[in-house]
Formats: sequence, C-alpha cells, structure tokens
Amino acid sequence: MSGRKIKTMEELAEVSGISRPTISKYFQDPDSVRKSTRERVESAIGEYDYRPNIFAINQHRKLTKTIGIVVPYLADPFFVEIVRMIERLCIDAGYWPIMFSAHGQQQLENDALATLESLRPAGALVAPLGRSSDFGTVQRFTEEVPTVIFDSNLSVGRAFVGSDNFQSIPLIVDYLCRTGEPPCFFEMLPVNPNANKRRDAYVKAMKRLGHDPQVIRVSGSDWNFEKIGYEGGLRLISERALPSDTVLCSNDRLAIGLLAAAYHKGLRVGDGTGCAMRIAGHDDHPWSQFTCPPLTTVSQDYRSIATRSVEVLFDLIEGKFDNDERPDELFEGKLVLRVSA
Amino acid sequence: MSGRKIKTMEELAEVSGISRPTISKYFQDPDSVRKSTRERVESAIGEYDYRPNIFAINQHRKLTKTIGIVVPYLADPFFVEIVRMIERLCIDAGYWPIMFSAHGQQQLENDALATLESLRPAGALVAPLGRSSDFGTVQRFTEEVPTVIFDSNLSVGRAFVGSDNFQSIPLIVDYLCRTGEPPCFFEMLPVNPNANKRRDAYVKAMKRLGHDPQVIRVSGSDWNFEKIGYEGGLRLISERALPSDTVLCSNDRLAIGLLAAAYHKGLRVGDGTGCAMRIAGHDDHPWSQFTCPPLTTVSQDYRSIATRSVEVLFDLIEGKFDNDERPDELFEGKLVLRVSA
DNA sequence: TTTAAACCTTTACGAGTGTCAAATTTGTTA
DNA sequence: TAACAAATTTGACACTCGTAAAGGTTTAAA
Repeated sequence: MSGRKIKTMEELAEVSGISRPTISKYFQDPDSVRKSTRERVESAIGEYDYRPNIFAINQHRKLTKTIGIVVPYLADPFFVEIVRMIERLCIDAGYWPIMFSAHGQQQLENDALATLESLRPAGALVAPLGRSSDFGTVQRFTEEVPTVIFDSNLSVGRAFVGSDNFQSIPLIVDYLCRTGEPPCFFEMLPVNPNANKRRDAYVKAMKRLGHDPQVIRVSGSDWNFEKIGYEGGLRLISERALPSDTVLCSNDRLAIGLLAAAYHKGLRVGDGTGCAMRIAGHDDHPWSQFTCPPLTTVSQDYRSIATRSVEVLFDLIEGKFDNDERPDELFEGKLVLRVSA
Repeated sequence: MSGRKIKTMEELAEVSGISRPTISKYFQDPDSVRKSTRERVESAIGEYDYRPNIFAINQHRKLTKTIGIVVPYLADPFFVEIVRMIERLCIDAGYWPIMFSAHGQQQLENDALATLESLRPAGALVAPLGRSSDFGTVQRFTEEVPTVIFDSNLSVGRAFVGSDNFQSIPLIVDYLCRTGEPPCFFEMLPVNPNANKRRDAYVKAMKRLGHDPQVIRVSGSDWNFEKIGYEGGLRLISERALPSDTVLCSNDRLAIGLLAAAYHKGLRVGDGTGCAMRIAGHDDHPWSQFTCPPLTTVSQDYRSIATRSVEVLFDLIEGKFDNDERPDELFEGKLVLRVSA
C-alpha cells in the first residue's frame, strides 16, 4: 500500500490513468468495462485502499442501493437469524442492507421508519411490532417505500411473507391429541396477528377433532415472553388452574418460561412415564433444543421466509407487481419432536 | 397533511416562505433561529412531512454525526442489550447510531468495518470477534476512526471498557469453595481475551485458596456456545471425566449447554440435597434466570459498560484525550445466587 | 426615537459522485 | 487494410445540502 491516501474518484482517476466516469462505471458494474481497464482500476484500488464515498453515491439516485430491515425485537434470536440471512441475500444482490430494531417499543419503531425513510431506500423489509405498532406511521411509510412485510401480517405494504399458522398449529394439535391428553392453549395478550391466528387455529383444530378448546391467557403484554410465561405458569400451577396436563404454548419463549415454572414447582415435564405434564411450543427457537427437557415444537421455515421476502422485494423494486396485487406467501412448519411432549 | 410531497429543503423554503440557509440553520440547531421562525418551519415540516436527506447532510461535514456500533454476534442477547443502551445514549446526544453484526465471521467483521469507515463516522464502538478478528484490519480501522473497544480487549483502539474478570471470577470461586467442593473450570477454545482472563483468574483464585485448579477444555470454536457446552458435557459426563461435582463455566451460554447435558443424563443440578452436581456461569445472561434450575452466575454490569463506553467515545471525539493515553475501564461483577450452585 | 444587536435573505460556491452526449480510441472482422 | 462496433474519454450538468459573505430587516434596549 502506498503512502498517499486517495479519498475521491478524481484522485483515483489521476493515479490510475483511467477517466473518472469510467471508474464510476466500474463501481456500478465491474464487468461493464474492458478487462485490462478493470485490472488497472483494481490494482489502483488495492494500492491506495480507496472506497467510494457512500454519501456522494446515494445523493443522486432517487433509487439508492439501500435496503432497510426493521425488526421488532432483536433479543429474540428468531429475528437475528432472519436478519442474518436477509443481509447476505441483499449484499449478494449488490444492495446495502441496514438493520434497525424497535426493541419492542412503538416510539423506536417510528424512529427507525423515519430514519430509514430519510435514507431514501430502494426498498424495505419490515417485521412490525404488531399490536403496539403505530398503524398510521407504518402505513404512511409503506406508501413511500416499496415494502415487504414479514413475520407479522399488519395489513399494510405491498406483500407479506410469513408462516402458515393454520397449517402448523393443527400439525402439533393433532400430534398432541394422538399421543395423550388434548392440549390446552397457553397465551398472553397477543402482540401481533400471528398470536391471534395461532389461537384461532388451535380452537378450530380442537373442534375438528371433537375436543373442547381451552384457552388460558396470562397477563403481560411486553416482549419479555419468558418472564410472562414463568410468572403466569407459576400462578396457574399453584392454583391448579391448568385444565389439561398438556399445554401448547403460543410460542417457544412462552414455553421456556412455563418450563422454568414447572421445574420450580417440581413438576416433571415430558412425554415419558413419571411425567406430570407435557409442554409444547411453536417456532423452534434456537434455544429450544437446550431447554430441560428439550422442547417439542413446530419449526418456522426461517430460510424460506428470508429468501422469499427478499425475492418479492426485488420484484417490487423492479416494478414487476401490479398495483392491486398484495400477495401473501405462507410457509409450512414442520413438527420437531423432542422430549417435552 | 397536504397533498404536495416535499423532498428537498429548497421546496420547503418555497412553501414556508423561509430561506433555505435559515432552514438549514434550523436543522442544525432549532434554537439558533427566532421563535416565530422556528414555528413557521416546524409547521411546514409537519404539514409536508419533510425530513432532510441524510446523505446530502453528511457529505459536507468533515465530522458526521454517525456513530458505528459493531458487535461480534447478535444472537447473543448480551450484545443486544448493550446495543440497545448505546443506541439510546447516542440518539440522546444528537448522534445517529448504526449497528453492524459480524455474526461470528471474520469476513463479515471486516466488511462491517469497511462499510462503516466509508460512512466517515464521528466515532465507533467496537466489540471485536477476538481470536478470529483480522487484527490488521481492526487496527487499521482504529487508526482512521476514533474507536472505543468494549467487551473484548483486543489491544487496538484508543480506549477499552469491559468487565473485570479478575474481580468477578474470584468472587464466584470463593463462593463455590465456601459452599461445597471446589469447582473445576469448564471452557472451550477461547474466542477472545475475556475467556483467557477468566481461566487465568480461576487458576489464580484456586491457588490462593490452596486448591488444585482443574481446567477442562471441550472442543469447538464457533459462536454456538450452547451446542459446544451440551456436546462436551454429554461426553464428559458419560466418561465420568469431570474432576469435580462443581463446574464453573467460562460463560452462561456454555453453562446452559452443560445444564441441558446434565438433564439429559438424569443428573440433578443444584445446591440442595439430592443433587449430583453444581453448575455456575458468568455474565448473567437474560436467559439464565429461566434455565432449569435457574443459573447461579456473576452479572456483568451492562449498564455501566454501555454508559461509560459512550462517555469515553464522546471524550475522544471532542479531543479530550492525549495521544498516549489508552485507558482501560473495568467494571465489577456481582454474585447472582440462584439454584444451580 | 434612536441604535445596536440579532436575525434573516440573497447569492455563490463546494462536496463527491451519477449521467449523458459527443468525440475519440481501440479492437475485431471482413 | 478498411470498416465497423465497442469501449473509453471528455466536458458539462445534476443532486442536495453545508457554509460563507454581504446586505437588508426586525427586535429590544437605551
């Protein structure tokens, strides 16, 4: 590396002997210039460690190469996993992904959307908070920026990609009914449409099998699901208020809390003999394989959700959608049998 | 809100009747313009929902208002928690925080630093991968951007903020020795300097108390700590290779894996009678209170680390440091007694 | 009412890059 | 070697906002 620091394309043009517009062309698509030119540019870049100024690049285009990713709660590894995949796909397609988390708070979600909008992104992938989203703000955002909604189906945006709760919930309800006492459904105040759909899917599946649905809602409405599951579980077990020895939780994190409550109360959980109750979840969170006992659950198809979200967004950006389409793409879950149920 | 969409300051100047330079002045400091002017600008902003183009703003300033946050692994809620606090502190101080995760991979860490550098940030807060960091790249970055290193003390950057492992480890070693069999130390191939320091602190503390230190290292070197702890634990328990019934784990995530292994092997964990082993961790991860049994551990002082990191960075940005200072700020942990040990 | 300070407007230039049209060079094919 | 196409250069303008200088207007104190 040479001593001289190169900060502008102009300077790079000088030292490389290539004209600035050609270098600009190179950065937009290295294959659009002659091989010998490409090599000269690349050797100059290597020697002077130059990289173009992002601010100047994005200033002109109405359509930048920025793609915003907004998630409701990063401490949930489901979202981290999805974000990781989305980031990779965007980078590989030549975009610049930038991530925001609402950390469970409406104000932060609004701030993230506002900041993102001022970045004039080519598009956005948004998993809304859901119930605590400021609907008007999210809607206004989606009117300005081509947006794919994922995970939680707020009825805004140009497309939705998520899990098919009406497929996944019956899957585990069937399994639980087949192998033991029909489950009751353990939920908190629904944070988003998924939670509502899961409960409805549970009720429907139980009725279809000729059982009485039993929904138990515990209090709590923030994003600290484990705590809510734990405290609610503790109370329910103490009061013997659980109508079934089999509990299907609205999601894995709630199940993890309930598992901790059962352990605290000395209740052995599992599908074997000598177990006092069975607990199942939904999502197949990264943690669920390390709970005690390991959690039986339904997996969400992370990979497909990430891949398809990005594909749909690219279609949107390239104008391949009619204005009146608003496709919902739902992916199926798979039963993940472990020990807890 | 009016129908007309305002996208530039120029247009806002037209509709508000205020000149563009004055509006620019307003955005840099709303208090720098007369109250009546401020109100006119603000009402126009409200009516037309205008926000300045971030790219254009930052193009001119030598010192942007951007602050980069780089963490090694976001699926670890410790980092999410720290990032959340740091973001808030930056925003409150008028900066624009932007987060990057290396997702455990050197290439992504390098990419994040490169992207961040091209953003010409005012400063950066970097928690390096550690062992798998590309030292040269990180060092070069810190020479260009005022950087505070946190969590993992790679010897680069202008300052370090983290936990005092030589205080926290003796704390829990003392406790464990006082209340039962002296612990062995359960670790994996150290991912960063913290891991090494913790082991050394363990050895020192044991010797001071007149016990024989016993370090057990399991294989595995990625960021999937729970899995490493689980698989290593399974093997060690099968082979009865644990030299003590008390195990101090290098961090909570490893402990969670070991807990799962013990459960799988039917070993009851805890400090009460009828328990086969005791397991303790380090960090007080958000999950640790929901393990079965709840994990005894040492807390890291998240809040102080976040707060102090940001304070030090602001000092750095404002040039309050001599060139030869490289302060290390270490915060003490607190014993968190739960059930597992 | 006067006066000075505070504030505002106008005008102009700068930052680093995209983009376009016209001119020129290079490479390929007949 | 001529003809032609592709690649490249050149020069000019655009984009949005920061910043500065000069001069006009408002405000508030004297």
